[in-house]
Amino acid sequence: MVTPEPFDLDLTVRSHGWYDLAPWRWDGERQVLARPVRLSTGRVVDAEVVPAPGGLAFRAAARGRLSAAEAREAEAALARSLALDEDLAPFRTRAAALERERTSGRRPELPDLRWALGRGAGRLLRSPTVFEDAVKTLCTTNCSWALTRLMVSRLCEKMGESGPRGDPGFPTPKAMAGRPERFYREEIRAGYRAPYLRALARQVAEGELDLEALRTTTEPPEAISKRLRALAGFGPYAAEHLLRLLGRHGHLALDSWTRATLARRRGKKRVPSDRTFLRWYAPYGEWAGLAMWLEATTAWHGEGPPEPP
DNA sequence: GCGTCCAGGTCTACC
DNA sequence: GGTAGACCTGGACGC
Repeated sequence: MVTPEPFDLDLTVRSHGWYDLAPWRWDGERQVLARPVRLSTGRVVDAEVVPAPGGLAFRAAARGRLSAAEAREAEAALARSLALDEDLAPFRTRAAALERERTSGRRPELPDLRWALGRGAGRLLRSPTVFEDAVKTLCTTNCSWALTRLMVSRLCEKMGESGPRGDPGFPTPKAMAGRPERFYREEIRAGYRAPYLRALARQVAEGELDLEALRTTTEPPEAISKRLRALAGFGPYAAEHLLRLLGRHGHLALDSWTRATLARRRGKKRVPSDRTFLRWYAPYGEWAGLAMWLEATTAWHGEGPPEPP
């Protein structure tokens, strides 16, 4: 698998929390990213990538013989998940220019992204399907990360089909649409999110909603955001977070964690207003959300000064 | 062991 | 358009 230059698997995998959610598996020591992937034929394969000379090595295992076309489909799913197709050159050009303004002292409010430019950060781990990203986004709202993990694990365990390893994959829209709201409350323990999850699955399963088309649409981000906000349970944060995973970085997708983390990083005693956050990253234009996210996650990658408690 | 708070928000009613 | 209050769960915390 050919990767863009520069590319760092660990940096992309740990770009946000998805690698920590089922059905992803990440072995940080061996640098192996793996998961079950459902193919268009309905077969579920176990696919994985590891760093290799010139890029990444891809491996897939299935019950029975895997055709070349099936292997290509699984490989494409992981390439898509690693955002290998995303062109970050415009972001890097702008970030380099702004970095010069920051270091010259003209714009001290800009984030220090030297590490990100040096290591090629900016690719965010996605799911093989936009549906999976949307469901997981709903599961991150108004709860702790521990609860998000629990809800997503239960979705996979109770409705996902397994690959040859036996680990359940992510459920299909059809599988999720077939369950009543009560199931999401009582079995998934999703609380008030239950009707949102079921409605989303039903709309996608019945063809009313084509989330996958959002990857390639030429619509402006505002139009996509408006469509996402029309979905039950998708407020400003959820819509902007999904836009981020679609490679649209003009919005900040501020949540309680990013607000608190950025305030701490910048030594603010109080969390600034959203207007202030918008001002800090406005020079990045259509890349404002990515610049913000990279600043917020600087410490995850062992960069920058140690964060105050 | 128990009660309270709140976390990677959203929706509705009301002004 | 702005805001208060309700909404599920489960982990952390204080007592």
